[in-house]
Amino acid sequence: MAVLPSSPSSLELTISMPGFASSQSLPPSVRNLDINQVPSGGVEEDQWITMNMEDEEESSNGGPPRKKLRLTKEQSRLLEESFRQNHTLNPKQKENLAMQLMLKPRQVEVWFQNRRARSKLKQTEMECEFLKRRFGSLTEQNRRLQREVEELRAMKVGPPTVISPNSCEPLPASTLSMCPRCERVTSNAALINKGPTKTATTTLSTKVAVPPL
DNA sequence: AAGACCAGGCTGATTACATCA
DNA sequence: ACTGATGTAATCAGCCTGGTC
Repeated sequence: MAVLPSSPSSLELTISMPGFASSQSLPPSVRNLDINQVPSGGVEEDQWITMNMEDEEESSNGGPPRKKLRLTKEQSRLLEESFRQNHTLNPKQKENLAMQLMLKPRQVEVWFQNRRARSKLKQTEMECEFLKRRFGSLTEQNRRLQREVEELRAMKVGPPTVISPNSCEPLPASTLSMCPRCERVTSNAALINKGPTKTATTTLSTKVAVPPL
């Protein structure tokens, strides 16, 4: 028996990526993706391409090829509603739902299995897309910051752009680097002397904003 | 305009294997 | 250790739809 999720009405997916502590860095639009949403596409008219018990028996005995079952709109609606309430069914629920839908319990079970699998797939695809875009924007930001660092290093002569908070002396641009956590320029000397937790930071004149996704 | 053909997507079903009581 | 129930993952296969010729 698999362990049921603590919140059966929602699936939580955690993605581990270098530079990302958790999927918490995902925006709500992706984190709270409504995986209960009915996947697009499908059949417009209610229809059964019938496959009754007899057909099933025949097909397994080398009879005519079986037709594929299509759920009616009403059956799909009920199944979706049930899925929204619970992503898994206990045997009693399965039995009741099957009876209500005039389906076999096995068919209800299969529907839920597929629904879970395809919801998860959809969610994974969306998160993958988000992470790709996020990676792209971070790469671009990194490029800009690298350029800025190069420019600062080139400005060895001239008015100081960064003042040491300790001595009020200008810091050579060549000693500067980016603090990856707070996105601020830090003095390498300060980093070495005090460590990352007590770093004296100085905000760059141009703060690079991460474009919204 | 109508019909044949094809590719791709959707979806019900099956199979293999894992996990747990 | 074995078993049965139930889960996931991968895959198959029928059907639908939209595009092209």
